[in-house]
Amino acid sequence: MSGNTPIGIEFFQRDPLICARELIGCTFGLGDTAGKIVETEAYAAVGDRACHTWKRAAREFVSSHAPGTAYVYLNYGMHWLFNFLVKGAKREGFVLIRALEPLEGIPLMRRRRTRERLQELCSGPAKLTQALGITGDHYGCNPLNGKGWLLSKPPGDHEVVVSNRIGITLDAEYPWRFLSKGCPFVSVPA
DNA sequence: GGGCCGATTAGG
DNA sequence: CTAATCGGCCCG
Repeated sequence: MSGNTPIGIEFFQRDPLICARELIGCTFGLGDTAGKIVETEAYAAVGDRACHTWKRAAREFVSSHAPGTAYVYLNYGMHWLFNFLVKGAKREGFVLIRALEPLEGIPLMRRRRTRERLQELCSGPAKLTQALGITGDHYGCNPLNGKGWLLSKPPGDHEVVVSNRIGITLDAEYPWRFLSKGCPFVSVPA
């Protein structure tokens, strides 16, 4: 596709909230599957009790990896969740990818998800990792130059809606969730 | 070592 | 509303 702006490391050397907002509308994929990012959340390494940096491993991840690196972790013992590492500006942290609009490899997504309806393929942080085939094997990978990964910014702008983050108890009042306005593929409507 | 909890999801 | 399911942290 032409007209797409390639995303480089500089993209992730900004504030996590800026990155989270700017990722809305970007194309994200692995292997033969891809989708448009329609929902994200920002997490701050410092001053955000919902961020994983209360763990030693997460703090070491932040300090030892490059901006844009994939931080993938197992949640509730069974679901993989995908984040981009954001660092280089005053505030560091992660952007959680929470939902995609399916674009490529939809038959494969349906098989992996054992669901038919488009809205059930990638409308949640653990659903989309299952649909794309993302697992703990991708912990520490870099989608900016890693084999099989796709991340680019198509031309045009999106109306973005802001709301509180989902599924957390600490610092739940931070308005750090970003959604594509009116999109039917998000996890929870704004 | 034991207990508890989580950035979730699917099914009753 | 709840089970599923497991790694990390805290306590002792």
